[in-house]
Amino acid sequence: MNLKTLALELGLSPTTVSRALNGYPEVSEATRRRVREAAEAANYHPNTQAKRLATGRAMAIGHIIPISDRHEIVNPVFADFIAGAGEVYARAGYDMVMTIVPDDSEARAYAELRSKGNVDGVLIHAPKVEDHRIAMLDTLGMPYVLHGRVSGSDSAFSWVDVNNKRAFERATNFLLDLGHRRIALINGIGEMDFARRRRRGYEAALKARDMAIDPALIVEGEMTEAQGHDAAREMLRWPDPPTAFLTASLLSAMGARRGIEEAGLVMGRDVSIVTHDDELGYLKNGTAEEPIFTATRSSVREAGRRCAALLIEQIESGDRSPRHELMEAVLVVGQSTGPVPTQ
Amino acid sequence: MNLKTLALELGLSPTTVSRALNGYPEVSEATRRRVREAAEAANYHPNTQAKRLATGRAMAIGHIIPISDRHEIVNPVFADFIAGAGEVYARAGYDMVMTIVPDDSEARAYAELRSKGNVDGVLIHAPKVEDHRIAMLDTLGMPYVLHGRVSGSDSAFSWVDVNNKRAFERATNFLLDLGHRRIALINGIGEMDFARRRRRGYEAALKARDMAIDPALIVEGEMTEAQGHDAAREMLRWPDPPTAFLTASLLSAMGARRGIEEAGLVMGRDVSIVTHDDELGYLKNGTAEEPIFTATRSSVREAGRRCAALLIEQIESGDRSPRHELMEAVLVVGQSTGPVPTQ
DNA sequence: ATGAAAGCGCTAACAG
DNA sequence: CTGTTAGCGCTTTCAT
Repeated sequence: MNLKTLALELGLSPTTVSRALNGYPEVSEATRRRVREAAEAANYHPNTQAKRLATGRAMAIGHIIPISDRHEIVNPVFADFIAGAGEVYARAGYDMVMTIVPDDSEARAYAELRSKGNVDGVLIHAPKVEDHRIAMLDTLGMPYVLHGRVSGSDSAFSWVDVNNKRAFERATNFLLDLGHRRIALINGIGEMDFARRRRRGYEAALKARDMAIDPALIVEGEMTEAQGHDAAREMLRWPDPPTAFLTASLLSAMGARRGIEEAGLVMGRDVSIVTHDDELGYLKNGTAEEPIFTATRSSVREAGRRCAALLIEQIESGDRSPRHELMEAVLVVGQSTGPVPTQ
Repeated sequence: MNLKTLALELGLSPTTVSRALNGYPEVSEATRRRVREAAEAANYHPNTQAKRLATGRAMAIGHIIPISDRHEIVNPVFADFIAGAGEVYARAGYDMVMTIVPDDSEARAYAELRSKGNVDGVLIHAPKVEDHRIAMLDTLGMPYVLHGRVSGSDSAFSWVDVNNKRAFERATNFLLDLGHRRIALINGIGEMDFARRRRRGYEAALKARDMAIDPALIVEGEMTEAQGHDAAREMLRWPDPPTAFLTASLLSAMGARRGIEEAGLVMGRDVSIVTHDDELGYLKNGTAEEPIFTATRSSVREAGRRCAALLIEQIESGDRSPRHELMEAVLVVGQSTGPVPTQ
């Protein structure tokens, strides 16, 4: 069933049918209803490709996932973000087009995306401290929104981000208030912008109390269980071991927990852990015997929604003035086991 | 830059240029080279929408992600699977179109996909024991491939799956060989087909040794840390507690581990854990003091590749005869801490 | 080996 | 308010 035959059946011109279906005002309500009903009955849906060609709009948003080794897509955050964005796309009639590209041909991927014209804009994941994608997209003139920020860029772009710095500053202060003086930071990969900001938060809290920053207490790398384990194992052998671990991921925290046990120490008596949790889980804060979450999966999903909404607005309005949304991480203390608190 | 202007620049007709670029045999090699070079120089890429409209092929594969509550997309497996499939799509020139739909309007989503014609086929994730999507797709006549199987369907479809039954049978036998007689199974959601098969494997191993199956030792639900914890906590209070836990996910295993410790028991002395690990991590098998993995992320990615390849072949050849690929899970014993063994 | 012309299904000026 | 006429950029008969 296509426009032409539907129009024929109705004894109308394709134009009128198109106008009726697309809500143009110059169609009589009677006709519109008649057309709508016929379309419904015939289960008519306009052919996407034809529509796209005619309007010049792809009605699709691109997500380019560089797949160098394995990080990024691995991230549980990714799935939730996608879910949030996808919700918005579906409502607005956009397709979500995901492209997996080997790290090194990323530039080509973006260029092709534009010249092949199959997306109207792109959403950028996991920006680095210095991120060349920004310059590329500026050159291509393609609308984009970042999930996260780029510290090292002065390009004016739109972004949605969690206040990572503040979250880690608060978590660090929490531990300092409990009396901890040697606090280890088990962080994500250093060149990732979010990791940089988290570190800045940790450092800011220490500086505010005139405490020295010991680089040895800071570990940066992929946030795996093994990372947390190895770091804890190692540090707890030192003559002046940390009394607390602040970790950037639940997996790392679980690893640290294992490392602590292997060292024959007791969580909550000898050592504490506080974690930033993007995942679903539970971890005891050794001091309070209660879990702490600093961000939840539901807020990541919300970030996805906001990014998508921002991008769509930018595309549809043509207004490219940069807009920002900074979300505060939720800091929860005193939840007992159970589902993650939703905000 | 489009076909017309490129042709004009070359002093050729659009037809010839199109033929040259698309590898039609009736073009002289000299012309073809000239055209190729000009296209390269001009950074010409045919407009996707136009091509699609003209050929009637969307050059896109759909992935529909139902987002009822939260499971499925949560799954770390999902990301790796997508990565694998995406690789293949990219090479074959297909787009990956992901649609997030609320659980209840899934049927409509599929129907629209077809009538809007923006995908040539779909890939089905996380099938249930009885899955109505199969019937829907058969009705629509759209090519599809399943990642997983559907026990309750006699529809003849193509699938790629891991041998979940065998994996769990082997893991159970491993524990039985170590002398365990009360083995708890912490499984995924019962209506998921993969969970059903895992359970069957566990049961088969017990039956083969004429052992009774105690339903109380089987827990099915979302594979979270809390699930493992709560199950272990509960069971270890019984007069005849399990001496081993077989879990379907690393998170559940970590939870069980916590439950064991809270009960004042010692991993590897009092209780053992073996886990099926789709994720990245490390877990001690309490008996051997070594980790065990029954599947790895790299094999999930491989499954993604195979699914995609199968679907593309089906689409391009028009041959819809069902094809199957059953992958054996890797069972690894004796790895020390470190990266996940890749196959 | 190359080109002219028609058409994929839709939208959008431009009439009336 | 409705219809006619051109395209959107490409592929694909059908000629030559």
